[in-house]
Amino acid sequence: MQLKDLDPILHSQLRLKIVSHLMAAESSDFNEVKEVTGASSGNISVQVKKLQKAEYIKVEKGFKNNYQHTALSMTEKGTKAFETYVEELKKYLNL
Amino acid sequence: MQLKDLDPILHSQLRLKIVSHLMAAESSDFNEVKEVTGASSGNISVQVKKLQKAEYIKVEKGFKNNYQHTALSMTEKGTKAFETYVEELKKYLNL
DNA sequence: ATAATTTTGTTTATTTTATAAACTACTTTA
DNA sequence: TAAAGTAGTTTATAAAATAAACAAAATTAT
Repeated sequence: MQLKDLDPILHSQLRLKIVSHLMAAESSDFNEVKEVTGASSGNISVQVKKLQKAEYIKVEKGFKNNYQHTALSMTEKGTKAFETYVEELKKYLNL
Repeated sequence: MQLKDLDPILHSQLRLKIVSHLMAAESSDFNEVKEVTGASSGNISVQVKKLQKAEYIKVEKGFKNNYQHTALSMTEKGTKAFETYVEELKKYLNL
């Protein structure tokens, strides 16, 4: 039973936390992600950019209460990738 | 809902394949791992060593048909770590 | 008014990790 | 006995994660 490779975009500690949060929350922002992950801004910035480049999440920059504000949400592609990842992972975990 | 960090020993593409295989097979060897993972000997050697150092797997070196032979199996600690990993991961995946 | 602090990030440098290439040692086969 | 195969290990390279340093605007304190 040859196990397939897991999607490397998703199989990362921090990116999985981010995506897991966005899947549950439907939509969120940079700060909320910072809170729920406990990661540094720098690390989040880098990982968000990777998720965006892969077109797994949508990044909308704007303003909120005079401060810059970055809204984050899953794309269709990201949602599907996550679901595929979950299905593949189940085989690893015997679920 | 703050997600806990996943066990970094297990949250690795190749090591997870190895452990997943050993969990299912009860016991195995270097070659079988090479076949089911499709990874290079070098990579497997390194990752097996990490799993051994963490005391997640038992590595028994001996001989079989005149050739050196490395038997691999889960330890109690490794089995528990895997089960904990699965439980934690379920929270990420909403399972 | 302006200096210090806070918010919300990005860029860059460092550390860690994964991977494969090169090597070792022994066995079998031609 | 030379070439090829088995079963790995060691080491060098490539990729990834992380944090430190930086930036730019907003707010608060003096």
